[in-house]
Amino acid sequence: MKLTTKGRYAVTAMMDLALHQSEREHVSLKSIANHQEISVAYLEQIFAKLKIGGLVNGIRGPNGGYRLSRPAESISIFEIIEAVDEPIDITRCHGKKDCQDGEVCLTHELWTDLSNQISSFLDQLKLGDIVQSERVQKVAARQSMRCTEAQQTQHVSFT
Amino acid sequence: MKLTTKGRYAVTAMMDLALHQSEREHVSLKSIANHQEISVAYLEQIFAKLKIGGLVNGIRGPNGGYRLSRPAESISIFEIIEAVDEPIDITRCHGKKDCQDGEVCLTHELWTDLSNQISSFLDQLKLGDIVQSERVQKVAARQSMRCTEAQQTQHVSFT
DNA sequence: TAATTACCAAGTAAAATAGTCGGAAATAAT
DNA sequence: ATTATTTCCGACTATTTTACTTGGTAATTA
Repeated sequence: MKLTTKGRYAVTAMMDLALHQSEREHVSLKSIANHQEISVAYLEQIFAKLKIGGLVNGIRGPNGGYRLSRPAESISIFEIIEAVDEPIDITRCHGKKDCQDGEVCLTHELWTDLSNQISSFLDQLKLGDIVQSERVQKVAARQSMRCTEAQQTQHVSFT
Repeated sequence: MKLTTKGRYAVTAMMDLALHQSEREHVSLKSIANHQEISVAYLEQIFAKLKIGGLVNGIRGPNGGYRLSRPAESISIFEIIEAVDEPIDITRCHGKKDCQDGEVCLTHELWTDLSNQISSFLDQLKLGDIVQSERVQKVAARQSMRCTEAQQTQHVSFT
């Protein structure tokens, strides 16, 4: 698992879907592109992967678009990021049966522990949890949101 | 905050330091380079940033090297990654006082919530916690570790 | 004095990211 | 039927980042 802007776009696009699919039948990439300030063509690539990952369903034609294939409560952030960013071999001893140097494996072991913790944390975070957070619901109700000082705080950027 | 291999190198190098600084007075980049299968010159770049971040102290000359500037228990994974990967502006409305479209801010707000959660999770994870995990201590005691099937499980890759 | 180490700056090749372009297929509205 | 709209698909490209190199200087120890 790795984290890039592509992953961020994927997550925010999925948030968009979760927020709007109750209003409209389908949410078009065009509308998401407007919200996220990203090109439709690039979103297409991302949604192709989300579709392969079984997270969304697409419908063509006018008034077409996408829907979540499952309830937002059952879709984890981990799944979304996994779907768009192909994984890479981390430890260089992945194929070998054993490492020459015990020290190499020790730090690799430690890294594995850590990455598993991060993965399982992101897997417990569900799309539904975030979209339905109290603060956001209030804001959505207000209907005309402004960028607040919240944006200035620490971010997890994806590249 | 962003996550790349550089961040992974930084974290594993810091693990190395935490593990070995009790044995030797200082841990050289050369020894870390051997463990991590990475060039000394590249490690130098990483440690330059770790030093600026106040996480390590360097000592020159023969038998020189690095030590953690603080106890491993007080150093968070977040701090390490922050030190080596310069942050990027995420939301494109960062400078503006308000967004034109409320929808943009809504997803930005949601993203901020999520990224804050990830950041604080990684900030609670301390270097000491990982190095002192029971399983790893046992392994370290055995002294000649092998790459086990643990390496095959899900990883968080940093690019 | 010689060896060893951190420290520093600048440059570079390869890889990944982020994005574009040109179309084809499906569907709905006219 | 035709047209507009949308997903879908493959290939291509610019930019950025990564990972690494080179060539040195400064401090410290043996």
